[in-house]
Amino acid sequence: MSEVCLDLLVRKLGTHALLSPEDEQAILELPYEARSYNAGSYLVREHDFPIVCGVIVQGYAFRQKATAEGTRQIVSLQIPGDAVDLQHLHLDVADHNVQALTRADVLEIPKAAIVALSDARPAVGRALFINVLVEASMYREWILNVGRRDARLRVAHLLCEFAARLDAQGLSGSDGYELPMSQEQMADALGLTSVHVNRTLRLLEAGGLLARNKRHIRFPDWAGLRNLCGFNASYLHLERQSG
Amino acid sequence: MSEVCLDLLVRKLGTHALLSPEDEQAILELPYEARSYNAGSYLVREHDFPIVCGVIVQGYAFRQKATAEGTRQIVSLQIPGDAVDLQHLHLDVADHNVQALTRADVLEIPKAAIVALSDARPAVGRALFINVLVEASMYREWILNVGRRDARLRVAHLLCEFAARLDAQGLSGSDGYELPMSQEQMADALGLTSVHVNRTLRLLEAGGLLARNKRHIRFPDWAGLRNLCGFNASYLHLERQSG
DNA sequence: CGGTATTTTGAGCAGTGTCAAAGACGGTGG
DNA sequence: CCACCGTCTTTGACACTGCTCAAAATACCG
Repeated sequence: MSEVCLDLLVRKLGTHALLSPEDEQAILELPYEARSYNAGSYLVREHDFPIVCGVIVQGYAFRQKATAEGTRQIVSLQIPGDAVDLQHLHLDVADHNVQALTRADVLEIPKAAIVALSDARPAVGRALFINVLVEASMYREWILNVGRRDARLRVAHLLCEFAARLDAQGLSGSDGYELPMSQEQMADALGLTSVHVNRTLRLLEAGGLLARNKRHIRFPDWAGLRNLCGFNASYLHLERQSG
Repeated sequence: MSEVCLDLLVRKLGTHALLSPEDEQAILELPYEARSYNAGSYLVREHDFPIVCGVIVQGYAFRQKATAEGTRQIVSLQIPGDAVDLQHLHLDVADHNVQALTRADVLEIPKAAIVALSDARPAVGRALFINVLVEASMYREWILNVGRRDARLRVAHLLCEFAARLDAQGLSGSDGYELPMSQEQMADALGLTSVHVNRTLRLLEAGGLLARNKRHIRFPDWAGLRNLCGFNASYLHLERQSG
């Protein structure tokens, strides 16, 4: 694959911040090591001391933490181009787990190299900062989703967000997308049970807002779905930031 | 008040990252404007274009967003020393609201001055970055709380977190603390209704895990409460980060 | 083809929400 | 100092969303 390089990272960072050709070149020259993870395996474990920061080039992952009783909550989804461990760039010990959702290819860059680069090139540091800020914004929306929407709107919102993000990364076919997770994992992301997720999906389907074939999702009435859950992509900050 | 200066910010940033005396001095010399907000008034509004970043020196605030239907969700609490708008430092448009919980005194620093300083002094930039990372970690825990704990554990966890944060800022009396919010606001923070928050508080009280007098909270059995909800402060990253 | 994971369905239950109203409390003006 | 008013807390009765447990149907994989 000619694409297995840091190009994806450059493109991702470039969508939020303006990078000079030199900045881009410097990013491309970062040292890294390519690794593959099987579905379910851990990229980061809580209490670990991460020393690298991975960038997903293929496949999907998710962040997750659990209560003392053992119930799990997925707190975010990572798609190709996402930086897995910017969240721990300057933190010594990991506060949550990251697991592969599907088989995933990851380029792992030493944290130290990233820090050095962002000290040397403020524009790069700024791009990384923005990346973290956007993720924080997505957490806020996730809290709103889990805290204040009922099951139907909650499921709808997750599907809309995923669609918008895939779209922004140029990963969505014209015809919906392949949802890379089981209903049980959706339940963990939504603070529901898998049984209820199933019922809710069929409800949306019955309402003509959703069509499924295995895990392939289509939106026969995108406007309707979007409208139902009040999805508004502005919290994703998809445009390039000025300042 | 002799304390109305950026000293608090220095102290806060200094708890996470090592700052040189020169770094500290540079922070203290940042330009700012002091403002007071009444309880309920907005420090930041969604869709605004913030150009300053406030630091709370007295009082409390919260971040909040609402669904299309108008139900509100509080996504974080801000205590003295917290930077209100680091979350938008490099973002053009605000994605959520910040409101004063009580009357609050805020020092507002121009974003541009902060950016310039963090470009000039990487250690300061790093401290700000850490600040944002820690807030992201708190969001993740908040999602877990709202998504996967029942009402009793959820309330308990909020009280524990608040206690731990006040304590870390040296703001907790030896004898519990004054909770600066109504039960309705707690409900908005927890994804519950105020009626149920009330019942849950009395349940905790009846169980001897909590004592209340107006809004003053005491913990007759701190270990029990902490243990009940599995509170573990490590996600607050209270220690100074090494690298 | 058998074995495992996932999806689907049903029935009954529990935890929270809704609605409504009655206390407390704190502040205000007379 | 007291009556009044708005906000907040507390309580009750009842409805309903989403959970539990269990099993069947289906898909996936070696």
